[in-house]
Amino acid sequence: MACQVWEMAVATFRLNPTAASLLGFLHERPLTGWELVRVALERIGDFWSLTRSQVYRELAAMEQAGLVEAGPTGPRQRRPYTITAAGRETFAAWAGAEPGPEAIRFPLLLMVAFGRHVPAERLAGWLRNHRADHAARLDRYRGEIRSMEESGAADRFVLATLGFGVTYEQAVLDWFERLPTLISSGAGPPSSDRD
Amino acid sequence: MACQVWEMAVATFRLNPTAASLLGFLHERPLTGWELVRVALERIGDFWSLTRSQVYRELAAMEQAGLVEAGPTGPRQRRPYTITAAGRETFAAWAGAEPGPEAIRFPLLLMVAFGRHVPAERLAGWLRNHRADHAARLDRYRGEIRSMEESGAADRFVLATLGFGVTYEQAVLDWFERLPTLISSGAGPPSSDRD
DNA sequence: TACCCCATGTAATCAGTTACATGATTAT
DNA sequence: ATAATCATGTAACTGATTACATGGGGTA
Repeated sequence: MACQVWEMAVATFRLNPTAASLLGFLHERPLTGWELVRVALERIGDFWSLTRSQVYRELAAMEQAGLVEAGPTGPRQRRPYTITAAGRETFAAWAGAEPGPEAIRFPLLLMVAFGRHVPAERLAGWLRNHRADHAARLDRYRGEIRSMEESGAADRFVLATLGFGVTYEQAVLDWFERLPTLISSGAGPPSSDRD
Repeated sequence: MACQVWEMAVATFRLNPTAASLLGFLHERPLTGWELVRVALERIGDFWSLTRSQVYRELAAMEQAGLVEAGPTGPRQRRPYTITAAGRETFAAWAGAEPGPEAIRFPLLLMVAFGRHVPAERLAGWLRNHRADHAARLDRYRGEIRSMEESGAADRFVLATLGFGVTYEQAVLDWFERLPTLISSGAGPPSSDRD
């Protein structure tokens, strides 16, 4: 009978990548919502944003669907969630489907695209700030890779994603370097703007 | 009196980047919702996704707020929207605020991060597909740059965003090349998975 | 022991996607 | 003249962000 119930759930519940990630982490051990947020930000936060609210909502929905089970309520009504057999099944199904294309939303590029409406010095200032941010992230990725390699606890898949981070940040920094040239040397209409 | 009205609107209306882009395009000439979708996909679609529904909703909201005005209804109730003085004001305010950090959502990276739950050949197959997609995009960007440079009509700001596209795609392809090495050579726990 | 700060969760709002409806145009 | 197709817009749903509420543990 239980079997019947969760087989239905497996068929019915449409797992989004955020929820799937939560199930992924719950494979390792039971976690509360708060802990899941922390783990997720640390392990996938660099290329998959999520927030507390999402986590709690997905957990509630998945509990409803029988993919996870809540343990006894502790202080501040924190509840540890455990993945169920149905949850593992659903996660496996998700991990079997080809992932979709990536989405980038880059407000700074939007500004560049509308650059004719932005004074050049202002754009340059933003560029400096963003440059510093990206350089810091590059450093952080490298540090994480190093410390993972030093401790034996390196998961090579996680290392691979950090490797993407390094490559990406290098590319961004490289483009930042070239941007002043790109926008001042090209042909085209004048950049000044009168609103 | 009209002045009073739109000054209030300027103060009140919180412009998101999508709506701001629409105002940006309307600086050039009046456009209908449909045309705006086409222009936006072409000019910023590569780093700022948007859909018809969003466009129509933002247009309606901005009309409400007095940032745009709808012209006479044509066939299929298409209405050309014109930017108002309040709209220009609001856009200028938006263009004066520092853009936020970018957001990337890359489902394939999520899969890599949970790679221990995914059979290696399956991952390799997805990688091939994605590789082809990114190579195609790289080609497209290069083609667009070339044709923009050949025709004199090159806006150097748009060229700069295409330049980012090229850099980004190269970085992704580069990482794809290295990925098999990254995930097979590293230290760490075995990759096999039994659910 | 009273206060403050942080942990934890919930609710309200906003943005983005998918699915639907319908009126012109074009081709046969 | 009819059917097929595409242009255009709307509505319903899902996902994401922001703002709010509250309870505990530590420190003056």
